[in-house]
Amino acid sequence: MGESMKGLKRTHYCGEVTHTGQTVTIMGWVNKRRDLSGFVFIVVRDRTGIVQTVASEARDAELYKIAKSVRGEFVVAITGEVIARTPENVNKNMPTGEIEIDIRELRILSEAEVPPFQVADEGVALDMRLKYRYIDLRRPEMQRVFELRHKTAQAVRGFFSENGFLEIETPMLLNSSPEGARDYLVPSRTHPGSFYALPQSPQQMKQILMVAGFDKYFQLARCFRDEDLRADRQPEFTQIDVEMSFVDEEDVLQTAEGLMRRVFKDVLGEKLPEKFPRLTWHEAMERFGSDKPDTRFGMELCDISDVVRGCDFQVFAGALESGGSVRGINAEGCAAMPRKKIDELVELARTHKAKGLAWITLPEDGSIKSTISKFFDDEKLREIAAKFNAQPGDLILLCADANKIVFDALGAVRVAAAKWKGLALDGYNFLWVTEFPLLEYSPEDERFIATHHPFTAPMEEDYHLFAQGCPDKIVPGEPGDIRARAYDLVLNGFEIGGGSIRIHDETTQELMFGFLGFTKESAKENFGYLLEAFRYGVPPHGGIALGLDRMIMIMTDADSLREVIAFPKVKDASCPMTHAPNDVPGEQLAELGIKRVSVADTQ
RNA sequence: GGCCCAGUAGCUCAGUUGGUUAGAGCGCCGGCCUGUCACGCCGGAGGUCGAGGGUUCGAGUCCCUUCUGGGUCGCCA
Repeated sequence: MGESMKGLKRTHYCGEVTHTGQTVTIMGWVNKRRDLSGFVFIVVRDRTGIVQTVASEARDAELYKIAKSVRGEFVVAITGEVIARTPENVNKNMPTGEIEIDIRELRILSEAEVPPFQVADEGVALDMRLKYRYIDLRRPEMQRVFELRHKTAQAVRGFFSENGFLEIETPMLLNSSPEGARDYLVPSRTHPGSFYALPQSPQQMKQILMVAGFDKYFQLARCFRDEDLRADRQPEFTQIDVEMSFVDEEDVLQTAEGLMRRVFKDVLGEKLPEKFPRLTWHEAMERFGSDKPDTRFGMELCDISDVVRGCDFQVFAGALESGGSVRGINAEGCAAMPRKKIDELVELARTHKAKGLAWITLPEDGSIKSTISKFFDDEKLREIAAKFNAQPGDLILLCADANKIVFDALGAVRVAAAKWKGLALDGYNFLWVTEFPLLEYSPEDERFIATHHPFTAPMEEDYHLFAQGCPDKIVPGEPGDIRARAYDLVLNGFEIGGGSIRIHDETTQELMFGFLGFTKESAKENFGYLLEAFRYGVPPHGGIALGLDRMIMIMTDADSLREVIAFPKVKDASCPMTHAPNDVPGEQLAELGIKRVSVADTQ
């Protein structure tokens, strides 16, 4: 058992001990013990940093003995004199390297077993780190991440408070709604057989807050989605949720830009531009094959359908005949890409449903080579290359298929090629993607689904199409012509936020529900409370939600969301530390009116 | 649900064509060392090679199944 800290009060954090000639008390974890004959050095760590302390046998044999018994990750309290190190003993790699603490009193507050890995270890496997997350989080890099995360939250709150927004909490226990991701369900004891749903986002709630007159709302909202994980997707995450009344797109976009400028200045000291560039969704797809393009580099898509029309190459001809296109990118300076890497890009294109990629290389010697030289003579190949402004040393990658597939495949290949080339992609590149399609046809569901959500307003310019019941014109798998008053905020190729101006009149909302396959009754059943609220005076409103975790991930240059969430889930949405989700006793289920059934029984 | 990758000491990894007793660094334990700071030196402990099955005279190595983790497509209004 550890000693009491009674009578001791921490006076300094380890990283703050810099001035000599004072008595200090520090408390923290033993980062390292170095045992020399006659001296023991104990390096103590807390969340601010590390400081070296020393006990000498000559001065205090009893203390020396205690110091020798200390082990890594013991929790200690040390009182001592801050003394200057002799010049030859200064450690320049340590912020506190010019001093050390001459120990007068050392208490072991808590002993520690040998940890499964060292706090200083690099490259420990993720599941190991997550199982012992409390040790992993002791690492200085992790401490920095959460310091930065806290500062970001503070900047967010500061910005909104100063701009007249109110932070209002919305319920975690909501009703389940059919649109969107799978809900996490929470059984109700008082209504056996019924369930609450955890919010995927406080969407309806914040719109009702607008009806309630809180015309500027924000919240750091926890959200839940029961879908499969990715490096940039966790089942539980935090979004900066914003809604405003009496606004149009411009107001929301400017508010979000202001927020980003504030956060990046306060937290990183970065000055962001006064106005973020904007691309329409159509333009983003045409130029970058992505609705969240990384525009820090070129290699833009180029449509060569007209150049190859009427060719003998069946893959191209077939794609064009069935209404698709032939497009490509110029992977500048990638002519030397090894065959194996090109094969990887082809594989990548295949995962996006493309049948493959054709390519043209322009070696430095001025020649031209291609996988499709059987169908195109050199002159034609050079004509194609000219469309891409290709120079010797470039590699052109071509894809022919339905537009959606071509965009997806080339969008992914473009990013992978830039990565292979090792382009230095520094900085923070914000941009808006606007004018998203309002509706998409979902072949699986055999109906239209809202690209954004069912409350997103159509653009006024396209309202006539909307009112006509335009969805008939939408080709399955292709987005429709009706554009939405929706916008996404993109940072370095990541979608970090999205929002829209909402529908606030009944007729439009009814039409929308109609397109989505809701009857009057089912719409009322699922969204009745929102529709009812709208009957009592709804202001025009719109908003945005920004992914706080993704922002932090980019700000800290992390490659996974798990690096910026204190206790994240692993691939199957479980937690290696708590072992959630877990089985519960039968009595607990019985109380909730839930019966254990096997999946086989339900089929 | 599909596909790809990984799994060897507490941690990070090496392990050749299937061949003797499976190694290294770090960590851990013991000893030595009067200024270390990635301390150093000497010694030591520590292995179900993820698990199960198969092929073989012989399997860490090959095959099958399975588990765990990662990536990705589907999915994520």
